[in-house]
Amino acid sequence: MPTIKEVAKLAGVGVGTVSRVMNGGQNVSQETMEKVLEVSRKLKYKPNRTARSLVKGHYSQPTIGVIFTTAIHPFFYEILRGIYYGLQQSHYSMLVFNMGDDRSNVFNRIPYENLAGVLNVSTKMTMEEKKQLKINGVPYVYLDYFEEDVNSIYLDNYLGGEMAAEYLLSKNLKKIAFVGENTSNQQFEKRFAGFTAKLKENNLGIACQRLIDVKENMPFDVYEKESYYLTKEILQKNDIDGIFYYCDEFAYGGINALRELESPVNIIGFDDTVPSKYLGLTTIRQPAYQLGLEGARQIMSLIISGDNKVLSKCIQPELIVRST
Amino acid sequence: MPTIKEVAKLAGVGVGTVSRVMNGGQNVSQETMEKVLEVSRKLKYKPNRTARSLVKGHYSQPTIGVIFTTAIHPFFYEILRGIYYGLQQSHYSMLVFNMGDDRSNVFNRIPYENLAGVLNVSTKMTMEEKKQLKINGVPYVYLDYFEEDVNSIYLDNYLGGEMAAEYLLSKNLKKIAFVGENTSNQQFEKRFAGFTAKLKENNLGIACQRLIDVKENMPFDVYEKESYYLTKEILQKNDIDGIFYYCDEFAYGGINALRELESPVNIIGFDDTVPSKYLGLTTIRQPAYQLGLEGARQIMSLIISGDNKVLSKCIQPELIVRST
DNA sequence: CTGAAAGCGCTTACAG
DNA sequence: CTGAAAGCGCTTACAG
Repeated sequence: MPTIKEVAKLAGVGVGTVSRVMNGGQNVSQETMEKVLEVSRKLKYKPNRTARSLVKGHYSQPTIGVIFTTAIHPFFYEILRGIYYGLQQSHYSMLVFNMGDDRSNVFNRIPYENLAGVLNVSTKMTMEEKKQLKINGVPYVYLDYFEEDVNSIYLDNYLGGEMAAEYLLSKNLKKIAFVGENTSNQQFEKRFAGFTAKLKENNLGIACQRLIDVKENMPFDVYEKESYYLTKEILQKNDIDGIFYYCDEFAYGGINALRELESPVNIIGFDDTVPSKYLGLTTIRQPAYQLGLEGARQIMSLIISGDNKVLSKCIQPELIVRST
Repeated sequence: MPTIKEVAKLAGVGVGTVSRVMNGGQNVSQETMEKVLEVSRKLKYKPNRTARSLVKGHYSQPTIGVIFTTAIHPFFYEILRGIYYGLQQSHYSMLVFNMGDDRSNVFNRIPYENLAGVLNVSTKMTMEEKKQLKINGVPYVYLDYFEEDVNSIYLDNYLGGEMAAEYLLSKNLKKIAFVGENTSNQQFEKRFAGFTAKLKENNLGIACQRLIDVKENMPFDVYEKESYYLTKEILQKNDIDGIFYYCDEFAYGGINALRELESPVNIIGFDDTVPSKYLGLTTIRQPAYQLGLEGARQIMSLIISGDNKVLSKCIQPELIVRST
């Protein structure tokens, strides 16, 4: 990166003159202006904004960094909406880190981004990452993930799993299938654990289990079709009377299969994503919007207080009974 | 804002020592450390990150600023998704400006935010705003808005309106109602103009027109109910055989009313928001995701080229015929 | 119209 | 372990 000095030297002028040119050219002769412009183009000179900010006393406004995982569930956009609204009252903007590159890259950038706080969604941070933030005095909170000693706003996934099982059980179903995804993460494990535990309480197990192969960076709706085929297969090869889908998108495919086969099987999803109400899907509602909202509030209060007090908040899922 | 100097003076040490303390406390005696920490707490001292960045040579990574209007249509999140994916390949993050405060505030911040480019969604910028960006060498593109001489990625709303009319006309309908919103903006006007023009071509006018009062900062789904009541009223008081809804959310309310009244009226929406396919709503599809994607690509190429070439792109709407 | 110089608020060898 | 000094890349009175 060329600096103002190099441009000045090459153009045969002082740095002050270059500066004037770069700032609109007031009090600079036409001739000088052109000379400087030419050199700066040749060198591809761009004024260093950090330096400019420093001298101008223009510090960037506080910004909240938001870190997502790469697998982009529609649910994330609900969270984002919540964060956006939560931040609306205040003067914070949000910087959404792009996890296209690997995560370590993102974390290395954080200290340089002038962040007032960080919202980490759906995953945990490593010790290293947390330390990095701590050193820089940047508070952080987890969204949709729980960890002891970290400010976490999270859903009670275990309870959610139990509730799904209870619903199916309340329908007096005995042969229950499960359609999940093949990634192992906290949310999945807890949800699954709650579900199986409740089944076991009633001396039942999972009659049939299928996992959908979820890849990173894929639009999420592609899995709907996969679930459709999977469900057809389950229905045709197994004697089943209920299905629990790990998330609503999977259930949508399931509904299609059910309708096509005119199957009376009862199903329940998880999340209550927007289309669910239109489809009449019974599901366990995860208030994603609220999660984002709470997260925004929490991080703002941490920033203001300068505190590190851990005030985690567990959000309760809710059974939404519709027609499935 | 206290500076390192003030802390040093009050603590009776050199600035270098304060700096060491603020950076983890290596090579500082326990005693000095505590003294400095106390003073810095008392003064609420926070190291100036801009200065730190300057000396460290750590400049914040290029970031794309995204500016939305305050009225938050679900459609915006689709655009956001597109932008996010578009930026994924690169190293750009996105800074979503929060329009909670007034717009001028946002624009005043832009120069200080170290932005590589700006994506302005659904509205135009003032001369002043454009000038501000130009002075700072920040390229910008409009998304979902067209203006001569500005890089615009936009939908052909006029054509969309025509297509909606054509569809209704193709069903041989003659008494067509329109449900819109009471805001006047480019998108609305063009869509409406295209619609009425096509109607007029067939010697028809709008038989009945209602506008929903859309307020800023309201979750958009509240209008679904409003449209439901509106539609019922239209159906009961007028002799109507077709309705064009300005956007799908309005049409959702319409579908409910239609079903309740067992009305055979044909309707068409606009946007093709996610739930529409599940509801079987016939609509004019607006590829919001693609809009965002193109926008991301365009701004990146402008940044790289350093060009100001105007390469606007008009995106075609698409008629999606479903069961309504 | 122009250049030399001071200064923005930090960090980091360097010498002690 | 500590302080004084140089320097990061700019901008802006100031004197000419």
